[in-house]
Amino acid sequence: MTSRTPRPRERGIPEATVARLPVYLRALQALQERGTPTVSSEALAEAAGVNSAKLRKDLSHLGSYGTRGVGYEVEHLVHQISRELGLTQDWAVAIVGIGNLGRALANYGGFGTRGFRIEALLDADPAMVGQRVASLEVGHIDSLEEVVGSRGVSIGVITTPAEAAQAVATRFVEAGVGSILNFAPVVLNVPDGVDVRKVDLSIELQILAFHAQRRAAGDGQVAAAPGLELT
Amino acid sequence: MTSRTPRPRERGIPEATVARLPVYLRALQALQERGTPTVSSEALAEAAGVNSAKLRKDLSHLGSYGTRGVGYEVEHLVHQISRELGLTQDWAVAIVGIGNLGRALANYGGFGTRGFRIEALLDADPAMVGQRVASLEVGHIDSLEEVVGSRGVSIGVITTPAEAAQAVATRFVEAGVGSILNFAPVVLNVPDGVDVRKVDLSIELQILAFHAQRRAAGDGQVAAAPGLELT
DNA sequence: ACGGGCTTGTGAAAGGGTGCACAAAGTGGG
DNA sequence: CCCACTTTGTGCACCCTTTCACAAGCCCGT
Repeated sequence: MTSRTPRPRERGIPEATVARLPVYLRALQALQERGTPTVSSEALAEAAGVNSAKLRKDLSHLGSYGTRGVGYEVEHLVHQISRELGLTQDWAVAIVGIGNLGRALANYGGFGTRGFRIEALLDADPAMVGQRVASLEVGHIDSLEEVVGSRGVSIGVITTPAEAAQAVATRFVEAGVGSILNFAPVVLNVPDGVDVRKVDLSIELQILAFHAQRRAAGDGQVAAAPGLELT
Repeated sequence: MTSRTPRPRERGIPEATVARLPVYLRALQALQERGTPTVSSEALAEAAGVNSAKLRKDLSHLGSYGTRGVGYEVEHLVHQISRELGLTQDWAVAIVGIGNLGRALANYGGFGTRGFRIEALLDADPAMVGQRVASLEVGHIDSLEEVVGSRGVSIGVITTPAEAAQAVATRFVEAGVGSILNFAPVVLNVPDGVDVRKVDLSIELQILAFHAQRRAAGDGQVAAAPGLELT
């Protein structure tokens, strides 16, 4: 590394840090509601379930918002993290696929306090179209492009069956949506620059199963764990 | 570091690899249904959305199941990964918190093909108890310990409101559940040895918002992206 | 039987993330 | 005003993960 690097990168926040900021934010908001004025890295780290050094390093990427000997001012930090995460503006969200999960998401009120506005619910099933879910009328998927354009949707949520997901993603992208949250169990193919995050229930369960098996195998005394058989 | 470490660990599969195995498994199962007999690392990597070298290294942790010059036998690999993930046995799952999300999960039939059996649905609301959801009768949360014990539940899913989650987690652990999948937006406190995975919708959205903001800021020409305002 | 052509398995290098430990910097009491 | 105490911000060493690049190994046509 050259010894001269005045600024590492314009606002280069590591991915791992970004992934933790929402956790810190939530903990801070809880403190805020309780009226706590300041918090130490130690206390906040505890609440967020991380190491305090890691927390300090994470926050240092946003700037020096702490006071040595005192800690961090809760209110100020909430504001800074919110700004950094882009929560000072509202993001319009469209959900495609109004099955059980889509409905659950639509009804999940406080999308992390605020910052997100569900603007549209779309489905391919004509029987679904026209129904009211979470005080929104379900539209037909054919109107996707129109809805994205007219309501300024910038985040798309996909809760369709696996088979439909790729097509929906492609349409989202073509319509100008740059951020996609995918609940369908498929790997989406999108052009560079489009941000896709995946939430996959069965993958999580399978990872749990792996560790559970590992535990059961290593354990002589199978505590309260059940029905384990050799293969 | 001492220079002597004969065996890294008995069957030490890296976490990052474990997290990808379910993705490979799904891709392989799709190939299997299409009747494909063998697949190259290149093709499988493409389907799984990863680099082929990474895929080969991942698979090499399970053993040498490929044939040079040919690829991997699909059927065989499906079996090996399933066994490694512990999917050759059935895991009993209990879901606590039968709101919108809990219902959605209960109705989400094929939990990654199979390997998981939803054995119980529990809720604290007396109005909920007794209802049938996904052909199971909702039980009262007071019966948690009894249900876990008698039905051999080893994986607990928490879809309660945030306030209730910690208490449920503690009861799960005390009842002998070693694996918890938490959908409630709180950091769970559990003893060592208990495995908790978190799925948090609003965190995912916030991460997307961060990148979306970043994109919008860096972009001179805001392609089809909408309503962006300076702060 | 042998050589050309693929594809795996893996050393080695590079990159990113984590956590320790401590200097720097602030507070408050005497 | 100074000193003891607290807490932040960060240099550094370690570890995990990713990626490249290539030798080793296997198949098939001749």
